[in-house]
Amino acid sequence: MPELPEVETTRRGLVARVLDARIERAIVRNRALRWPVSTGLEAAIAGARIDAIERRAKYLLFACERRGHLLVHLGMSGRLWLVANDEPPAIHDHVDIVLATGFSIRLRDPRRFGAVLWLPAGAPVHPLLASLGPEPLTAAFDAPYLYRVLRGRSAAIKLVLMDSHVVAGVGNIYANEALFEARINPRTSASRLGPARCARLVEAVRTILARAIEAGGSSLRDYVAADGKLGSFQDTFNVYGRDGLPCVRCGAPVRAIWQGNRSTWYCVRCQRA
DNA sequence: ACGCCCTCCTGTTGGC
DNA sequence: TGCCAACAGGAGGGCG
Repeated sequence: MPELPEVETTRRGLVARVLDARIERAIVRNRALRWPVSTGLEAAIAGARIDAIERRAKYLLFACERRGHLLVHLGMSGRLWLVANDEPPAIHDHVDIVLATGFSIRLRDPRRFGAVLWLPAGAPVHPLLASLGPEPLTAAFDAPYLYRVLRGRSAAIKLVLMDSHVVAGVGNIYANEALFEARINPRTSASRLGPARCARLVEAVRTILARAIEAGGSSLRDYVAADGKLGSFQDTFNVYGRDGLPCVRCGAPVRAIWQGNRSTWYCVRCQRA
């Protein structure tokens, strides 16, 4: 699924094309996503102007005038892009936001782990958003913060880094790549990272995410940007998916292990501890 | 509160 | 070629 860089790339592509556009109507072909798409969604957004498109963690938030926000999460297999209004839907094209510009924002999500929720203005902050950790590319995510949080966590650093309550938006690809960048073993207990390694990890997460956004994200299977273009960060993976290949830094083999039902890759020499 | 495991769903890939 | 198991970018929920 799209992680932070893919969602951010999607956001930027949409901002360039649909900001200030008027929503004519919504078409929901399948309401059975991660949570049911509310039956009131169509009426809630019909006729509204898209005033802003924001991102929090891996959530996209479309500001619909004073009415509220349309929240979209892409799950594991979601993509959100623009099609002409008369483009016929394919299987798994569950939602269209039909715009007055002649284009529609289309959501395709074969696995249906994604979400489309309506957040009315004035409602309390949605629980999904309320408990998120800081954005990794803001000043709130710094070494003292990370050190403070990790002290109380005995689980493996890779798993903690992927916990959105610790830091928002870091998924499997970028957790692997950031730990390589910071030369930290993914199995190391988070509580064993001192201030210096926390500082390195903060910088690594920022660097990797910024580079990935520059590259338009990573396209492995499903992901495309709002304009249909593929990302290219997958071409510069240092460890992700590189089981048995030589480390680009030292030549030692990259090893694959399992952590929490997810794949992890790391260099057996560069990331010894 | 935390750690660990399971779950939702479909498509693709690789081994036999 | 076909069948089947394993695996895939997420993350909430239940349990101990």
